[in-house]
Amino acid sequence: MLEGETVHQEVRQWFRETARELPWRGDCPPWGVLVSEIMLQQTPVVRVRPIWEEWMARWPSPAALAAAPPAEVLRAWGRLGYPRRALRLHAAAAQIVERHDGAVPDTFDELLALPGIGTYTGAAVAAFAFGRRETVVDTNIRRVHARLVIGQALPSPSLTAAEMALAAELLPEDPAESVEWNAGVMELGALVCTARSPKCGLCPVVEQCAWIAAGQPEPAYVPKGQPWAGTDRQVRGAVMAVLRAADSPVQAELLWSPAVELTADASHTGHPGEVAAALDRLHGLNTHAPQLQRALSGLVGDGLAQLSEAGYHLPH
DNA sequence: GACCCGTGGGA
DNA sequence: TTCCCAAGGGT
Repeated sequence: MLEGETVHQEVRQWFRETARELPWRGDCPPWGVLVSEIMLQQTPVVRVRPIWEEWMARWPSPAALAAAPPAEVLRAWGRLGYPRRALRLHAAAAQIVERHDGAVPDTFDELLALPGIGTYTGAAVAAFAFGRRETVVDTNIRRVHARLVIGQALPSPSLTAAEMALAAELLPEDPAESVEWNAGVMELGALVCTARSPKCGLCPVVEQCAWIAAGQPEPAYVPKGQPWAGTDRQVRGAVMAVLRAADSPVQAELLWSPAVELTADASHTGHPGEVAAALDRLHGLNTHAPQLQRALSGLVGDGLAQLSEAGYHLPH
């Protein structure tokens, strides 16, 4: 077992000296923290940052976002990926207005009840926006714990109760210290204790690391990849790119067939060049009909797109 | 628990 | 170039 006090002190000092200055850290309203946490789900900081800045300027409160049309929210989401996060964030904003008088709730349970907020995000917002003592466990923290305490190269494929128990055990009693510990371990995982080629030479707790002590054993399993080429997700992404670029409904025929593409552009205001380019990319996939149908139905079913007589478009 | 959901930068 | 994977959540 590790020497708790030393590890906590080393991580705290390292964090204060090394941490990135991120706009949603420090003096940031809870709404900004919430938006950042949703955007950061499975998405790197460098890509979130500019979009987050735009959102804060455009929708500085839950009420502001709740009043925006879903289509505008999806367009503003840009290419962050997993666009249903944008829809859920929009729905969360509406719920905050309706049930919490427009103020981001400050407890884990209330946050967890909002759409798009799970155990990680609920704990993270409660901790980082409101200074609460919460067991925050994300992919970075899981990996650091796996190496530092357990001595394994990677955490288990899915989050286990044992990991939550360990994280709770390691959490400092003092709320302020617990917040900094959570942020510090997360930052350590993001900058030093990375998934591939960790920078152990820069690690403040390398002396206490069980994985180093064990001789840096290989992972006990092979992480399963995320297939992409030829999947429905790829097709959905290509369709979404078309709809984001188009300000008006896109004729279904244009999505199905490159043959009628030449007659298309004039019907779309805004960014006809981008619409044409996105259509080219979709057609370049040579998607089979059942797959495109599945993708379109899926997008409509998820509320990301609507189908009218004029064609497919982002939801009003 | 297994599976699905986007995107792009870096190794 | 191909592969990995990133502050997860919902079903």
